[in-house]
Amino acid sequence: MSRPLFLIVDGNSLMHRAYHALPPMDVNGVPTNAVHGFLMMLIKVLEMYEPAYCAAAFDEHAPTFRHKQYAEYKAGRLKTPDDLVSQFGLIREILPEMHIPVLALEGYEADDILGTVSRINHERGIDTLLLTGDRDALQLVSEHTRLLFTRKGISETILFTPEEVKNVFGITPDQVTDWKGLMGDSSDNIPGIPGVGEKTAVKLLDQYGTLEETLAHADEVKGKLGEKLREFADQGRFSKELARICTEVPLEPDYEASAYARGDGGRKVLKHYQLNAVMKQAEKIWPVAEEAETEALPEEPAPEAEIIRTAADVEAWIRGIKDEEVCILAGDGRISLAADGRLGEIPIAQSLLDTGLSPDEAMAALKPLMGKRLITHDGKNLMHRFRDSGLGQPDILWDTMLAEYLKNPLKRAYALENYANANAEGIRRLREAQQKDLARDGMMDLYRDIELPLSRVLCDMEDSGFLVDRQVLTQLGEQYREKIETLKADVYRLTGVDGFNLNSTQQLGHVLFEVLGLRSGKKTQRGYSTDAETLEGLIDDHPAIEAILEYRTYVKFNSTYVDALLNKTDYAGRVHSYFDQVATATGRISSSEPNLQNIPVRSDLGREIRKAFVAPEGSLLVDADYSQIELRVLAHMSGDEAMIDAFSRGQDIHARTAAEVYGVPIEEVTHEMRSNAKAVNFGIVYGISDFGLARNIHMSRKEAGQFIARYLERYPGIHRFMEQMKQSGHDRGYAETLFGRRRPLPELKEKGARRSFGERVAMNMPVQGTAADIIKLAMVRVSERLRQELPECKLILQVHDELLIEAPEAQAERAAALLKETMEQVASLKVSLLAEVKTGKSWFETK
DNA sequence: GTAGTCACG
DNA sequence: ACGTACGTGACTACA
Repeated sequence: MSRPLFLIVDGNSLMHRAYHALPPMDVNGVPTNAVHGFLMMLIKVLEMYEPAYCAAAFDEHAPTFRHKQYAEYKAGRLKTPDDLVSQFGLIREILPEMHIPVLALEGYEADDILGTVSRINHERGIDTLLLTGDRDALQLVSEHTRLLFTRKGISETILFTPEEVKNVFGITPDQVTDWKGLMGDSSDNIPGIPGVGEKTAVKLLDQYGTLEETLAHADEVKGKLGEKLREFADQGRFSKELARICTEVPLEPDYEASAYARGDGGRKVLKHYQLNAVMKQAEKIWPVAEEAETEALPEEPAPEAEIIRTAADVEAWIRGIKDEEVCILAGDGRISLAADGRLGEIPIAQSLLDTGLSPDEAMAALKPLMGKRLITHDGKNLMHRFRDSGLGQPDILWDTMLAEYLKNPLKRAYALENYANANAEGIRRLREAQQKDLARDGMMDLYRDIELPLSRVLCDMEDSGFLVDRQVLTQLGEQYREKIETLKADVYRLTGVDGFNLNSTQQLGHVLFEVLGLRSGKKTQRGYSTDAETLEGLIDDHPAIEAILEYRTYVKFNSTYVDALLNKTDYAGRVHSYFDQVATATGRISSSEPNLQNIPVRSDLGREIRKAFVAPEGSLLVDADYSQIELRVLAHMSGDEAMIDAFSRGQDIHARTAAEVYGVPIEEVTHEMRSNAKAVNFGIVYGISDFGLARNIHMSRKEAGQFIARYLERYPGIHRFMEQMKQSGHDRGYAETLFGRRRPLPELKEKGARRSFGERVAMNMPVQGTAADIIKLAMVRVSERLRQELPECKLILQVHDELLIEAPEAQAERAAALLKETMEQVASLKVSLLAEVKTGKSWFETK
C-alpha cells in the first residue's frame, strides 16, 4: 500500500472481548486479564499490518442520560462488571505511555470516533484500519477503510473489505444500517421489525436496496411479512437511525502523537503492572536499544502506484507492457496490475454515485491481457471474472493462494491481505518467495501438474452446475412434510408431553430423561446427549424413541436437502456448488452452497433424494467410483504383502481381512465377521485406537485391543508403516503424501490427548491425502481428454473418490470408457486402481 | 457465535 | 493418566 495506514481500535469492544476471552488474572489484587488480552491483540495487529499511526477510542458517557432514546438503548446492555471497569482506567493509563493516544469525548461512543477518524483520514489521503468486535462498524468499510473483526474472543481476526462484507453478509457496507433497521440487534437493543431476521433482511435489501425503498414497496410484499413491514415502518426507521454511526464527532486525530513507533513501548509501566508477556511482544515493535538494528533485508523500493481512470488508459497501459508476465489482483473495488517494474491501480465504481469505471467497463478494458501470462491470487475467481466479462479463459501462470495452501494447508483463510501487501506488486514478490519454497520442499510438481490446472477444472464445474428436477424435489418435500406432522403428533402422544420443540435437544432431553425417566447415557456440555447413538440404545425402553429418530431423519432431509436445494437452483434449474481448493488439511476439496458432497446415499430413504439430480433431456450421467482407494493406497505405501496379495487377487478386502484376523478360510467368513473387519480397516486408515473401535462396533475395549493386535500381526507391513509415519511425524514435524503434499503436525509437540491426536493424523493424512492427490490428477486428465475427445461432455462433480460426467446420450458410452481408463491409469501403484462406472438418467440410477 | 446433530467420503 | 477414531458443511436452537 502506498498510502499510509492509520489503525484505530474500538477500545470498549476490544476490552470486553478480551475480558470474556481470558481467565481472570491479577497483579497484587489488581485485575489485568482484559488489559493483557487487549495489548497482546493490539501488538499482534501492529506487527502484522505495520500502520504508520495508531490510536484507541473509548466511550465517554455523560454522567446523566439526557436523551430518552439513549437511556433506552443503554438499558438493553448488560452492566459492566466491576473488575472490568477498573481495567478501563488501567488501559487508558498505559496506552499513552506507548505513544498510542486515547480518543474519547463526552457523550460519544467509541464507534462514533472510529467513524469520524475514518472520514478525516479519507479526506487526507490516509487509509484506515479499524479493529473492533462490533458488527455495527461494518458500515464504515470502504475502499480506503478496512475492518479487522475479532473472532473467537480475540484470538483470531477477519479482514473485511467492501467485497468481503458482501461475500460474508450479502449486503454492502452502505446497507448495514438498513439491514440493522430491518432485523434489529438485540445486543444493542435495536428493535428492528419483528419477524424480520438476518436472511429476510438481506433478501429485502437485495430486492429494494434500502430500508426506505423496502417500506415504500411494503404493499407488494405478501403475507405476514408485508403486514409487519407496514405496521412497524416507523420502528424500522428509528432502528436504522440508532444503528447509524456518527462521523461528525467534534474532534481531530493528532497525527504526530499517533505515530506510535517511538520510545520504548511503555516498558516502565508494563513492568510495573507485571505485564511481562506483553512486554516481550512489544519488543518486536519497539526494539530494545542495545539490540541495535535487526538484519532487515534490503527491501526493494515499492513502485509508486499509477492511478488509471479510463478504459482507454487501461488498454494503453496494458499494451505498453513489455514483460510476458503480468501480476493482477482483481477485487470489487479495484484492479491492481504490476509489470515492467510499474504498478497500476484501476479504481472501480462501487455504485452509480461513484466516479470511475464500472466493474464491467474495467473488466472489458483488460482484454489485451489475453495474450499475457498472469500471476494472481485465487485464479479460479479471476477466471470467473474473465469468463463472465466475455474475455474467455485467461492464461494463469501462478496462483499465490494455491501456493500458500501447499505451504500450509492449516490456515483458516487465504485472503491475500493476511500475508502480503494487497496489491499486484505484493503478489509479484510473494510469488518469487513461493517458487523457491515449493522447489525446496519438493512440491513444485504437485503445484504445477495438479493444483494449478485443477483450479480451471473446478471453475468449469462451478460454471456447469448440476441439473436438479424441481418437481421431484417438491414432491418429496410434500411427502416428507406429511410424515413429519404425523411423527410429531406420535411423539407428543407417546410421551404424553404436548407441544415441546422436538428440534431442541434441551427440551427433548428434559422430556426423555426427566419426565419419562429414561436412563441417560452420555452427557454433553450442558445436558443430556440425545444423538442417534444414544437414542438407539433406548429404543426398547420407550415407544416414542423410534418415532423421534424417524422424525429427525425426515426433518434433516427436508431442511437440508429439499428446501435448501430448491433455494439454490438457478433459472435453468441447475445448482452451482462452490468448490474450495484450499479448505482442507489433507488436500481434499470441499463443496458448499450447496454442499453436493453429502447428498444422502447410505439409507434407502435418503437415496431417494438422488432421483432429483438428473441429466438434461438427451443426456446421461456417467458416474465412476474408485473402489477402496484408501486401502489400496495403504497397501502401496506400506508395501504389506498380504494386503497387496488380496488386491491383486481381486478379493473382497474386508472378507479377506476377516479371514486373516479370525483365522478362517475366506469362504467361511460370516456377515458379522466381515462387518467387524470392515470397521477395523476403517479404523486403521483413521489411526486406530482400541477405544474408538470398541465404541464403533460395540465390543469391549479389551476385545477391540486384541482385535487390533491380531490385525497388525497379520499385516506386519501396515504395522511398520504406522510406526514409521508416527516417527517421521515427530522427526520432521509434518506428514506427507506420495505426491509430496505436506500437513504440519504441531500437535506432536504437545502431550496427552492432543499428542495422540497428532499421531493419528500422522497416520491418516498420508493415506487420505494421497487418495486426494490421485483423484485430483485424474480430474485434470479427464478434463483435458474430454476437451480433446468429447467436447460436449462435461465433468460436473467430485465426491472424494467419485467423478460425475454429464454426457450426450450418443457419447455416454465413450465417456464412460474414457473416465474409467483415465482414473485407473492415473497412478501406477503396487496394486492396480479400480474404478467402477455406471450410467443413468439420474444420480439415483447410477448407484 | 457456539454447540449439538447428522449428511457424506 | 487421559480422552479418542480421519476429513468436511449445513441446519436448528439458544445464549
